Amino acid sequence: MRRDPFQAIADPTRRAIILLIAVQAMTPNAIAVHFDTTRQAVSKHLRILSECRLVKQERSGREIYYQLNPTKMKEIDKWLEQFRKIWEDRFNQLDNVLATIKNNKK
Amino acid sequence: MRRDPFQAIADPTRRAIILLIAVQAMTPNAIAVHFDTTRQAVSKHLRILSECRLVKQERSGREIYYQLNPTKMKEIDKWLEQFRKIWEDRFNQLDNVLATIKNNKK
DNA sequence: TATATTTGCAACCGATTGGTTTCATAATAA
DNA sequence: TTATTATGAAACCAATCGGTTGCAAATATA
Repeated sequence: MRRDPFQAIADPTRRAIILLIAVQAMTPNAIAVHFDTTRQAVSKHLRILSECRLVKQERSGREIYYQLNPTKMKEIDKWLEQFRKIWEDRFNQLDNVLATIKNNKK
Repeated sequence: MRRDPFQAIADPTRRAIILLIAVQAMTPNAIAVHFDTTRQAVSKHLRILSECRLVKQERSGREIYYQLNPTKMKEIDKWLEQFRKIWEDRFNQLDNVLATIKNNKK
């Protein structure tokens, strides 16, 4: 079973959950009321997010508060980092790569 | 069928393809030799990436060159942007959210 | 104690995914 | 013209996904 942050944020519901608990830690029940789905489905999403270490849990009696793990979110950002140069600095050069290849063949 | 950049980068092979063609535009055959899979499977990935507008195509005779569309990559970055403040500025504050909630209940 | 609440987990289900093989089409080369 | 090459598309398949219902365990409340 593949468990990485990229797969975790692929689902729109999970992205919404991440956004919710980024503001403040919440319990599964509190999260579930924001979605048109069952509490168990939300719990499944939280489990996946936990396995990817994108969220942290903290128990308080029978309630479990889930909150975002910003450090792990940074990993996705790190992957994007390698492209930042392309879309910022070398934007025009990249557009010419194809033309360059075609010219080399002549 | 959901087609968005988040789902597109969820697959590790597609992320590798993106990285490859970010350096220079390539044909499906040229891309496929880098992977332990068939040319057709790579073509399927390229189709998904195309549908998400993450890659651009340019035909040259019977060859089709695929290259990265940096603008669309930026959209993923835009979503991450909202969390950047959290993991940079408010890192310690966020860690205290749970404690705050628990204190409010007293 | 008896009951209600919060939660995770297992079993199941239809849809989607990523892969394969096979085939059709278009462009190049012999 | 006749091969060969490059590519996309279709049909199929096992595995995974996101959802459901039902249940058990632990904590809180009457």
